Amino acid sequence: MHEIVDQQDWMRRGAVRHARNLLGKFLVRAGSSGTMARMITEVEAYDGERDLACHARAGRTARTETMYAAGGVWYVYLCYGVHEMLNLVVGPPDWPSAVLIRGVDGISGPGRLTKWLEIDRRLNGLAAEPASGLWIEDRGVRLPRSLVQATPRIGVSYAGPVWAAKPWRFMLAGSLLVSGRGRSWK
DNA sequence: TACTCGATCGGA
DNA sequence: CCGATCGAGTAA
Repeated sequence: MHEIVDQQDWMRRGAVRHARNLLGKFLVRAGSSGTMARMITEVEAYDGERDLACHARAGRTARTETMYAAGGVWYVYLCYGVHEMLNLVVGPPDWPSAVLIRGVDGISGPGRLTKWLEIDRRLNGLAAEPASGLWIEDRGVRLPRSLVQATPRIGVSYAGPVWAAKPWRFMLAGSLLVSGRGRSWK
């Protein structure tokens, strides 16, 4: 119980598989007001330059450089000039892929969760380990497959019909708290 | 250097 | 539905 997920694990396997597996894990934040841990309830996978919804679709740039790192570091960027978005980089080096943390127990929405957990771009590129103040723990929750629901990702219509339709958003089925404005995803 | 447009959210 | 708010990416 309460095992910190090892960086070796983040380097193996792809973003879609990691996204599913992150459901039920705990996001742990050691911040100015103590340590808080919440179960991850909603995520999205972004996988490689071929994925037209992924920031790395245009290749290596100053911003996407973090995504090319070996799995196990945080990728945090500013969205709409307002919201900090938290991603965990996964997979081997030079394959830009990450999992966007969209929701945790009691907090729905990627912008809200970073606000309440005091997460910003200062964490960009830092390891998902206690030393950085933000890490992932496996606390033994095992979710039945039937509880995991897959849908298309939110807000990525710019990616075109094929990539926007990929069912790479994973969430706990029946969860009352769902981000994306409750809209039917398009 | 001048644009455009977001992996969102809260309020009208 | 709309505005906030700013930096990355692109074109020039």
